[in-house]
Amino acid sequence: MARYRVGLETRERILAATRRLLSEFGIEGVTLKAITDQAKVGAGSFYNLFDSKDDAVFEVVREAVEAVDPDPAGAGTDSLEDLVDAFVAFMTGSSPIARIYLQLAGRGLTDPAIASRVLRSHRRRVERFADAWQRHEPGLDAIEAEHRAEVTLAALTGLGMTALMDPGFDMRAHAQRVLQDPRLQPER
Amino acid sequence: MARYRVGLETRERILAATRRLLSEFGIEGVTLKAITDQAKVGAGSFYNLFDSKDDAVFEVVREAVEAVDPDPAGAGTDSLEDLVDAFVAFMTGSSPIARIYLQLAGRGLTDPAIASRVLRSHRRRVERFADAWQRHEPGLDAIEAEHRAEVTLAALTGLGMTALMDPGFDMRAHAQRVLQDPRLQPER
DNA sequence: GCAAAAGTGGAACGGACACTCCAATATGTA
DNA sequence: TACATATTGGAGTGTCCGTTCCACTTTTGC
Repeated sequence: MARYRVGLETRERILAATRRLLSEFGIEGVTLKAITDQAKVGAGSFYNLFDSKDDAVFEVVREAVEAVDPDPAGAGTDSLEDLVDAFVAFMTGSSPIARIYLQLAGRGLTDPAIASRVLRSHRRRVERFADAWQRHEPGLDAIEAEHRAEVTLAALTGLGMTALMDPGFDMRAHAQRVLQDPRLQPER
Repeated sequence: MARYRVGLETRERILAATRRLLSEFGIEGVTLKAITDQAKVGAGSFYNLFDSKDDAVFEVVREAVEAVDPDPAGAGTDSLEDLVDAFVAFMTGSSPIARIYLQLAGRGLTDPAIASRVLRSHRRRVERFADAWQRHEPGLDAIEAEHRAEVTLAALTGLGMTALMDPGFDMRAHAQRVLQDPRLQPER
C-alpha cells in the first residue's frame, strides 16, 4: 500500500502511536482520533495506509509477539525452558501489549475472524512447544508431544491471565512448575 | 431494589432476556435496546431495577457459573475429578455463557473494576481446587496444594479458551491429562 | 520538469449506544 | 379509601467513533 518513502514513514509513525496507546491505555484507549492525534496525521492518511483501525492493532500485536521469540529464524534450537521463559517474559515483561494479545483472544471467542487469526498463531506455538518437548525427551512420539505442548501452553496462558490481573502474582514461579510438575514429566 | 411483586417479575424477565441474548449473540450482541425489546420493557424499568447494563450481565454470568457447581453448599465433598468435570462441562456444555465468562476476564485485563470481580471468583475457585487436592492426596501441605490448584486451574482456563475457539478441540481429553499422575499409574 | 500516482488533513457523515427524565399508572399498606 | 412509593414506557440527550470523501500537495520515475 505504501509506495513512497513518506508513506512508509507515516506508516511507522502510526504503528508507533498505536503501540504507545495500547501500552498506556489498553485496547479501549485506542481510538482512531487518539492514533491520528498521537501520530500527527489526518484520518485520510491513516486510511490510505491501513484498511481499518483493527488492521493497525493486529500489526502492533504481531510485532510484539515476534519480538520475544527466542528463535525467530526457526532453527529449532530453542529449549522448553527458553520457550517458557519467552512466554513469561512476554506476559510479565515491560510491554503491556501482552494484555492486548489476550484480549484479542477473548474477542476471538465470539468473532470468527479474530478466532482464526488467534488459532493460527496458537497452532504455530503448539508446534514449537511440541518440537521442544521432543528435543527435551528424544523418542517421545509426536502425538504425545503435541498433547503435552497443548497443556503446557494452556497452563501458561491461564497463568498469564491471572498474572495480568493480579500484580502480586508470581507468574515465573508458577510457570516453572509447569515444567517441573510430575504430571507433565516423563516417568521416573 | 425491587420491592413489589411486579418488580421482581420484571427483573426475572430482564435476566432471562439477557441470558438468551448472551447465549445467542455473545457479549457484543447485548445492547440495552436488545435487552429491553426482548424483555418487553422500557429503559426506565430497566434502570429502576439494575444499576447498569453490566450489572445485569454479571448477574447472568454469576448464575451460570453457580449452576454447574458440583458442591454448591460448600460441604467439601467434591473431588478433583468432580471439579475438573464441572469446569469442562461449563466450557463445553450447552450454555454458551462460558464464552462470556472468559471475555469478561479479558476485559478485566484492563478494567480494574472487572478484574477485582474476576479475581475474587478466581480465588474462590483456587481454594476449592486446593482443598480437593488435599483430600485427593492427604498430607499435602497447604502451600503446595494451592500452587497445584493454581496451575491446574490455569491449564483448564487455557484449554477452555482453545476449546471455545476451535470446535474440533477435545477439551475433555486434554483436561484429563491435567490430573493424570504418571507416578500413580502403571502405564500410560 | 512533467505528469501520474501516492500521500495528506480534516470536515462531515451516519450510526450506535448507554443512560436520564418524567408524566402516567400500578401496587401495597395503614 | 387514601396515600406514599414503586413501577412503567419510551422519547430524548449526550457522546463517542469508525469511516468516507475530496480538494490540495508531495513524491517519484522517466
